[in-house]
Amino acid sequence: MDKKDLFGLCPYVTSQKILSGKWSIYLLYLLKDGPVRFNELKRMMPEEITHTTLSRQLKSLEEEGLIVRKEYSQIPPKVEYFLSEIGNKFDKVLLALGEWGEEYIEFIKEKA
Amino acid sequence: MDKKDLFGLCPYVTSQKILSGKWSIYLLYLLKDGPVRFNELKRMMPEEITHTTLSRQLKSLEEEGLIVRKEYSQIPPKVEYFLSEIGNKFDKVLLALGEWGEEYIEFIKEKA
DNA sequence: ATACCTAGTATCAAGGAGGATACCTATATG
DNA sequence: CATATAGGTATCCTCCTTGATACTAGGTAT
Repeated sequence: MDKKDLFGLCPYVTSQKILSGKWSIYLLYLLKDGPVRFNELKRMMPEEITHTTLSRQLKSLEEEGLIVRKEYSQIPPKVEYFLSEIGNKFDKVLLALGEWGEEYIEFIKEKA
Repeated sequence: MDKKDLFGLCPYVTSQKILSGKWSIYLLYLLKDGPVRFNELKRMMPEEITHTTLSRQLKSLEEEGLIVRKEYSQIPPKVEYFLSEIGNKFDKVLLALGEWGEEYIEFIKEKA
């Protein structure tokens, strides 16, 4: 293994990089049940996210191949985002992550 | 759900924050088989990581409760890191992440 | 005429994470 | 005396991400 850069070689390092965006996991979770429109997505997220940031996050997930952007030629515009094939396969990670996250939340509650 | 900050409420947002460190996933992977010493860990990682950064990453994972730091009173020092109980439960995520990562690596190879 | 709608982009400022370097501990060895 | 050892911390600098704001398009509703 090349120790310089393990991206594209080590599955963990590769995954890490994909998930590095502040909202990537949450976005993949929100998209798992089918196409969602841009503003719809924005309304499902915490208020702190701006549409600039959401736009950028979606763009990079698209460039990485996890999601697909479908634009309808309408006025006002309509754009839908949904998971690609490889994005869909992420569901098992989401499931494990969801379960672990619940346990972790319990853990920090007990500790407090 | 409080839309201001979902940390500690939504398992996905919570997990995202825990995994935000550049090396967190890889570190959890390296630690999954038992205690590892600091320099041992460093040698297993890509050369770009400095001991300063490794130290910080380990410290935050420790503060978040995922790993345990055990210090032996010796000269020269000996410090071992290993997964805590909740850190151990992360193994299912690692498994799913590892499999997905492999598939993703295949995916980008085909695309190129 | 004006305002609103969606889904953006362009630009700038702020913050934080990471990396580089220097320094620390106390002992053993050459 | 100098150096290596193991595992750190303190400080500074830089880059990247995020957030804030302003702007765009063309059609519809007031």
